Amino acid sequence: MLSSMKTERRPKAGGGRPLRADAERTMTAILEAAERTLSRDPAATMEQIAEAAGVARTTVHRRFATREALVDALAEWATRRFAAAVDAARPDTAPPLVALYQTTANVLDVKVGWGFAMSQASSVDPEVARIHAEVRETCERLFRRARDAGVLRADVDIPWTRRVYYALIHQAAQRREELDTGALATLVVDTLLRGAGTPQPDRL
Amino acid sequence: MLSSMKTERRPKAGGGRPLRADAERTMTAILEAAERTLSRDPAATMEQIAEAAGVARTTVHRRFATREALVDALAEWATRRFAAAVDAARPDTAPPLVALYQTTANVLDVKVGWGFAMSQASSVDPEVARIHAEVRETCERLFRRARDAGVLRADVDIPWTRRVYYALIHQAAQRREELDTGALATLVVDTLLRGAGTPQPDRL
DNA sequence: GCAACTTGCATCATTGATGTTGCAAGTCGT
DNA sequence: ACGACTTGCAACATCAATGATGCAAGTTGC
Repeated sequence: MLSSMKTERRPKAGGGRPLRADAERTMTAILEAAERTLSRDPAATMEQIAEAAGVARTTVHRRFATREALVDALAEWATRRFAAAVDAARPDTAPPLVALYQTTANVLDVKVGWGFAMSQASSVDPEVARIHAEVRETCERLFRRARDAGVLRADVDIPWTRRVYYALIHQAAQRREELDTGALATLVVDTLLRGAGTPQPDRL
Repeated sequence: MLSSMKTERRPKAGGGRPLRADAERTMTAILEAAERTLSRDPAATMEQIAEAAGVARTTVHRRFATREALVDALAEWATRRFAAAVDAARPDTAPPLVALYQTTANVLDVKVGWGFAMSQASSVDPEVARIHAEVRETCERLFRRARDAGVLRADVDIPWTRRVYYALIHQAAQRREELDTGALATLVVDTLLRGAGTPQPDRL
């Protein structure tokens, strides 16, 4: 009927066969440049991205048919690294506090420099959305374990805590110039658990 | 010699004389729509903004000569409301805890203009930058008072705490559908002061 | 070394966003 | 009620970003 009136463009990146070594390097350079450029200005042009990658604009178009395809590929690429970083911390098996610290450190290592790609989490791409939901679930599972182990208070709102946790990691990532990953992770976990106030339970 | 080769456009908004009532309403509608629209998609078109404001695109162009002028005006407008909200909470004279709570509530109320307009804080406009710096100073002054009064721990990193505070407010604002301003302010202050952990000082 | 592949460059077409203007209809202030 | 102002609409001009392509020169893999 009215379905698919838009002129379909070829996928190009997606079901691609293995690339030659130089093409692979170019691809990575473009994705990294896209992250750098788009995190500074989400409306940056393909021209600017190409320039940042040190390639011609036409080359970018040869690898990614459309701007959207590039952004999608970037989101997927970064999201996979993100998920891998979380998994590597054994968030479901290590003791809650250890898992929390390790996860934080790992994510900070990856997130350092993937601010834009992560903000595209709500991408239409179902695969990206799925992975993000998976990580979110893992995170909340970890928090529930922490609560049951007495690390978190029994009355905490898990989704809210997760959002605060994400926000703290984001803030910490902004300070990567000043402190190393370990110190940043400590800062995040410490702030999340203790807050900034003195231990006087009857304040409000 | 080569100075000012660009074709100068008339300022329009800036040194304007008082507007008629309907024009004033339109102006406000446009700025609010711009905030709403641009916070969702920073690359949104003038068309989309006009549509969100319920006016014709040409009307937007009559009020703001260029897209840049609109964004600048938006940044300044939102920043002034932001600063006014903070001032209204008497952050320098009220008792620290009261000031903290009141400031949070006021800012949350005004937070119509944060997502986008506040991210434009690093605007080239020196006036906007000045006001932001002023608010930042007020905020850190309040935190120092809180620390001296024993509300915050003596060893807290004030700039870090301020950033965490901003981030918490941002997160809370995302939930304004579920809770009212008072509850949100309580949540923010509570999280900032106590964190999410159990009161066991010897954890790490 | 040779074939296949990739890249840069120049060039072109297309599209959508931006910004302007004239005019008719509507609104505001007094 | 009247003049001044504002708005929507239609039409137009401009321009920058996107995307495609042919060709020559340079790489890669075997």
